[in-house]
Amino acid sequence: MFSRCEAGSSRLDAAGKAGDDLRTSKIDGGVDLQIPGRVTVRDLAQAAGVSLATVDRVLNGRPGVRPATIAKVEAAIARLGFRRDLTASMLARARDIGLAVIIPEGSNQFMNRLAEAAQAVGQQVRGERLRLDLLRIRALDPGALAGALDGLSPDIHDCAAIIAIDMAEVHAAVERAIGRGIRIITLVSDLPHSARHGFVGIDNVAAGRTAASLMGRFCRMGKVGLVAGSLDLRDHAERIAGFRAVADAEYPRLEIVGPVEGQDAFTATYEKTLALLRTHPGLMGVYNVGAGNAGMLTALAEMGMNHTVAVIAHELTGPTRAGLASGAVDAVIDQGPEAEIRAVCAMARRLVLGADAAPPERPLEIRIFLRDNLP
Amino acid sequence: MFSRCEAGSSRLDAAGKAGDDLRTSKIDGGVDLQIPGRVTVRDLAQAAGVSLATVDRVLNGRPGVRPATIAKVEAAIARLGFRRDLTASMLARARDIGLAVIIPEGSNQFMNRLAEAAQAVGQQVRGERLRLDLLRIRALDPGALAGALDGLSPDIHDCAAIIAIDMAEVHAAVERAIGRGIRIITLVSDLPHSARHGFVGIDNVAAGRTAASLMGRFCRMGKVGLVAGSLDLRDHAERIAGFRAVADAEYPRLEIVGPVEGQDAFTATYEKTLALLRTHPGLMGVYNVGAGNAGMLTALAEMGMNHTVAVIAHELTGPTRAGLASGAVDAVIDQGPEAEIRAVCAMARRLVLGADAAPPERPLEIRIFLRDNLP
DNA sequence: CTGAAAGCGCTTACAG
DNA sequence: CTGAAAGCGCTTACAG
Repeated sequence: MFSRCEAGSSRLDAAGKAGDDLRTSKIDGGVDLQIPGRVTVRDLAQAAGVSLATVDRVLNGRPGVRPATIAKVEAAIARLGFRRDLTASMLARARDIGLAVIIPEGSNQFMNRLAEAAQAVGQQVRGERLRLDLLRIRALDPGALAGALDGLSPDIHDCAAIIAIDMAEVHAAVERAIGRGIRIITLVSDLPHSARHGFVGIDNVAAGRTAASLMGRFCRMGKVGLVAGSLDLRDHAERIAGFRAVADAEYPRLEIVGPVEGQDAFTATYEKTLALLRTHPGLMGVYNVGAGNAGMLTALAEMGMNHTVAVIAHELTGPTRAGLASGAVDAVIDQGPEAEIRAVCAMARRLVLGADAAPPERPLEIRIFLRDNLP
Repeated sequence: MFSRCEAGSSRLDAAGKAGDDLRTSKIDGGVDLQIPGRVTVRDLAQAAGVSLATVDRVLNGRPGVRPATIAKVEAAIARLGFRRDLTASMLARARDIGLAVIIPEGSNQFMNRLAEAAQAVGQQVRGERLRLDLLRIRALDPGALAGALDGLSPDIHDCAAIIAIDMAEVHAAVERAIGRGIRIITLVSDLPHSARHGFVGIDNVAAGRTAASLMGRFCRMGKVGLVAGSLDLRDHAERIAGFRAVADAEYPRLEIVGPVEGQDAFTATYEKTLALLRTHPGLMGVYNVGAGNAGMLTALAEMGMNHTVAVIAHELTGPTRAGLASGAVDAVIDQGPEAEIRAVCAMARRLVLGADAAPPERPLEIRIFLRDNLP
């Protein structure tokens, strides 16, 4: 009637252990069940003819083991198909892993949402020996970011996640932190030409392309206005590039105007959007790649255009949610702050515990929300 | 320069332990750091004046403890703000948790994708003391599903996930399995009036509403054809209901024709779609709530309509991915099979280990994919 | 450079 | 109905 397949790993079957060392476990009902014996550090120590402590040193790449000994242990690992049990590893560790997440403070709704996500995820991972310390710094201030990094000690924080600002001061502070032994993860905004250990964020070019595909279907022809926070922000610039690429290639009847820059602030975004709308009457759509959505929406409302213009914005926040509900916003592209923080935690664990500690990062999903699929 | 906030739980601070029992841990650098002491079963046993074994019995709701003793332990739990460390719990357990995931076999691409996700997630959770056994059964056959359930023993499987078919035979088998002590989770398709322990899947009415919001923007007026697998399938019927609700209320210039039913099979879907297209020349859009996307797309191509008609389909599979790439499909609504299997695993853990074992399920996200945001 | 022993926070037979 | 002891698979001082 049905076929049965084991979904678990069958690596063990290919290894030496499986053939002759199946442990038979007697289950309550009297059924005898063959369970492939888990390969443990003990097996490893025995096979390599060393002590548990030495196995542990090799496993964690700690210094002070003779190369020949390392080789013996590594051979045993390969032969037995050993995979470290990370729950046991975490349990045995004396110290929790310390992760500092540094997020700008202020009125940027997305940053506040990211900070909330960090609080929430921080609670959940506490039980998994990961301590997440949230640090808020002054926004758009490379000095504040550099200062925060310089204030970190490797004794307290194994790892730090930062929303990078691509400036020399920040680069230098990152190098200093790495020099002190702190692992650095860039979050949301990357620092490509640095020694940072990893990046967690979406593909912003793809996000811009996605926005163009939606906009091209929403309004087949006419002018579309672009609004940004600042073109100096890598993610904003990339979104605009992606949008232009698709619009130019596939929707030639769309005419792009702008971008205007509103510094992700209410008043500036409001004023720039208003100017854009006045300069280009009959605008069919607006795409805001930045964070100043409240300002943009206020300008649209003031011009009586908030239900006739197709609006695409980024990040699910108070204003964009309200906009979706009222119909003032047609679609929101979201990077899922909670998923991002989780990915940061996983990466931190991987970096501190070693390569096999967490599943490899997959690129973060670009999420599209309409009024009807809001979470 | 920056303010610092602990992101971790502060429940302990409100409990008795925090005030007078902060363990001071000396960190390498010579810094003294105050860490709130973790409350363990040992603390509980001492506070309640019982043994570890008794604490464990109360924690896991095992029988054979005097009510007065239970009360003492529970008082201590509340007073100390105890939270069980589940990694330690899993480590100490003799048996892995056994979870059977029962998925129909055959040509339904989504089911195959779900099965692949089960294999993949199964590998990852093996290290977390969760054994996922994948069972494939004949599709659309309530007898096969009932038979598979009846073949399950609580000694081997603590939990089973099924894609429910809403028929008496299945209901009865679910009740029998629950009677034997097996926890039942419905997956993708629910069995609302049963004693199943939980459901993992998306809100299909919301999915249909989402499709209508997209379709209404993609083609503002004209006829839109509906294609389904079977209206007897709860998820298909719900998607259609959601679609109609939004289309009727907000896009009155859209005229809905169909649905036709293609049994989620290639040939039937192909033929029914072809008939639909011939009966209604000049169709502006097609929404397929079911799985027969290859058949639907073939029919569209044959009529030379595959790039002029707006197409919305469900689930990222071979045909829908190819359709997005070629432009034959405009949008795909996806329920994220891997996220679903993960949610099933989390729920299984919760059901077996007790209420605090996994974060509470949040409704699964309805994901929208265009060509440009494919993962 | 290497090892024996204790311990992380739970659960499990086994004994009473 | 209750408890003392051993153990899950790792890591960590401490000793050599």
